[in-house]
Amino acid sequence: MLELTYESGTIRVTGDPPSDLPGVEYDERTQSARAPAFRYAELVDALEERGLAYEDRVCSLPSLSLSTAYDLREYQQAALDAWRDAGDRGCLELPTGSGKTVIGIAAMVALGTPALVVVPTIDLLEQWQRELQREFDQPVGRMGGGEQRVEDITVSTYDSAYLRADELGDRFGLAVFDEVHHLGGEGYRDIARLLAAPARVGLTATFERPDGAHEIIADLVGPLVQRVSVDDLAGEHLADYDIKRIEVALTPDERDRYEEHQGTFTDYLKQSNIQLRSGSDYQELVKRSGNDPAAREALLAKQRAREVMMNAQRKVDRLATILDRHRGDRIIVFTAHTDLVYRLSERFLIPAITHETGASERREILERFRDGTYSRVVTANVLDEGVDVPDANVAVVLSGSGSEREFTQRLGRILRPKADGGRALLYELVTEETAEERVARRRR
DNA sequence: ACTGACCGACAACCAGCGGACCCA
DNA sequence: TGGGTCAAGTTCTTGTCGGTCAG
Repeated sequence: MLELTYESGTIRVTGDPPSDLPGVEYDERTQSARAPAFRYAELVDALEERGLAYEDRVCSLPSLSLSTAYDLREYQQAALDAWRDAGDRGCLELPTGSGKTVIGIAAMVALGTPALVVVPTIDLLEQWQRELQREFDQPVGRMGGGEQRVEDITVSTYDSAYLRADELGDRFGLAVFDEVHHLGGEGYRDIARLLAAPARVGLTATFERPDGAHEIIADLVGPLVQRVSVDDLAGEHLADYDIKRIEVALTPDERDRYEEHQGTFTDYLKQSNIQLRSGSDYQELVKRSGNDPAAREALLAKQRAREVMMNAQRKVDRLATILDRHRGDRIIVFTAHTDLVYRLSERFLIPAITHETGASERREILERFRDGTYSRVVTANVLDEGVDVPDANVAVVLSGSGSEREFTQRLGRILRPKADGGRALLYELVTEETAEERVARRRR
């Protein structure tokens, strides 16, 4: 008789198992057969299929009777159904503001098993905790932000989950990964490896990763089983929107500096005969810069060129006219550099939020933005994800990366349906005849 | 309880023509 | 003359996060 037990992130199989069970390897050091915990469900399936007798001591979980007052919207129900059809495993891609939390809650209700929700930020930790507390008539545990309390329903940050997954891996039947794209990170992916939870769901607005790590996520959590785009929901559940690209020129002085730095960079590429086609080529260059001073110089020059184009003076001028035109609107301004945030903040007297902004000040600014005292906020990358930002209807992207993810998240900031049914508007300021045009193209 | 300093993790980071050399 | 290899001791910088610890 085989016996399965959970042991710090692995499933241990005792009783002389066949050597070809999925994921199972013989570990010389401990003289035992083990599989990584995330293959637990697969392992059980294989044993069943072959009719092998086994005793399952991996997790003995209580069954919870949960219910929710939420009524799922049509697309939310469809997403849940798709996930259930896929064997309670898989990822769902839905736009920011489409109610991903509600789907997570519905999944918990459907399975009625202890569940761990993993989130990237403290802000999200608190949001989930509040929701779950309100919805379910039982204690909600929390790991993160200075508290480590585990209950049958627990919300955790990725960091805390990473630290404790090996010890808690047998306590949950369902794992909910919010903003699941984070799970592709080198360290975070271990969380999903160490958990035995047979049921898993990943929620995100942007499943695919430029580094290809979504394939690892698909392996650990399950493949993408449902995709709902912004345009599917715009006009009904989300606001209609327009995107305006505005090209500005560099000043002659900026142009000189840009060409000089960009030249240094391209000269180096030419000289050393490097092909830059993909991210990995770029990584190659970064690697090289570790011991090749010329490569390092080239990278620094590229950085400076980027700074010049991202912080171009005429973008600031242009922002002035946009702010003028939208006097009555609620506006969020995004930049890539902290310096520029403070410059804009001083010039236009707009409250600024960067990573340097303390917790209390940040709370105060967002609170005043919410109640209407402030109608504008300027920020670097802080508000991209994982923060509950009050609604706005106009976003101005002064400078952004080529990242599709960043773009989607920023757009999501203005898409909550408007009370007056008005359209949301996103301005994208791009410097002409620079690499930024390419970058802007890449993100859509 | 809150704050600031520290640490580590994560993500984005993407040219526009076209060498030099050795060896089989 | 054509084809393979340059090249090594393992990684730029900036922005942001969470966890930890001291005060």
